[in-house]
Amino acid sequence: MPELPEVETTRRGIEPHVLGRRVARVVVRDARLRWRVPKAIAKELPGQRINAVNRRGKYLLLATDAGTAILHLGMSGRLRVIDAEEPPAKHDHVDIVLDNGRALRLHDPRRFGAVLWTAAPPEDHKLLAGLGPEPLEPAFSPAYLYAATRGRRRAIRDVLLDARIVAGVGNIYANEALFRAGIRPSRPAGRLSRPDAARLVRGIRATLRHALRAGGTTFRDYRDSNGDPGYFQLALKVYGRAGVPCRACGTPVRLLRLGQRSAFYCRRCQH
DNA sequence: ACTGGCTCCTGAGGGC
DNA sequence: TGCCCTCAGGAGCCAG
Repeated sequence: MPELPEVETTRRGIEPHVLGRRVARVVVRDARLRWRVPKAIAKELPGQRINAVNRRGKYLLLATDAGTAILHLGMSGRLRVIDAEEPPAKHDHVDIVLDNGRALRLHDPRRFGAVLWTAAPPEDHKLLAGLGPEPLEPAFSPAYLYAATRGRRRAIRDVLLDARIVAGVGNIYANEALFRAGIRPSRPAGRLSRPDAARLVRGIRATLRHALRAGGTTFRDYRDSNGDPGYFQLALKVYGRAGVPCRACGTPVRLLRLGQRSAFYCRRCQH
């Protein structure tokens, strides 16, 4: 579900509710996420004030004086701010209960998400230390992408999914950005020209910004509990549209298997 | 150093 | 109605 726009939308949604609040307690109903939820979080987080709600790639970071809670939504995770007394539903695995009777509740059917704790600076954490630049920040430049793709034979779509190259781009937006840039997903990354790299950086930025404005592709407002869908799905150009006429030229969109994951492209608009 | 493949898990949807 | 198959927005990990 969540790529950068959805995680950032989540961050913005929860921030006003949790910033400056103290954690009353942490309830772990099922610790079996991607990694076992550490006991330390239920021990260290209560009593702490949440000083900041940050995002790095697809990771959400709740910063306190004692350490940082690292949250990841995996494929199916959602975070909502709810009344702490609300009875948990199936797959509501973790609550971070606040001092005002509300709670941050993690719902994650597939349990590919994560809730971790680190007392050290989060940027030093193993999962975050190797991340590439944020795609919406200046470090993710055409020159950077051009250099990062030299000598690589992997498909450019797969390179965009590699968080060490750029953090936060997932399969939907990789495909959408490649459409914008007019580049086929299967093109070996090393075959991008400098102008290609520049168009792709612009395509990624524009796609992510557009999706952010729409509140993500599948959901957007964490104060509402009705699972309100994001509106970007209405604007998808190729993702999930196999066989449907390309919005630009009418040629049916093609579906390609790259590795284990689907790629979508227009054979007329992308080369 | 790169690359491709596997893996974790549940649920939805299609074909029969 | 049920069963079986495939697929899903992630990404760490490992062998080659």
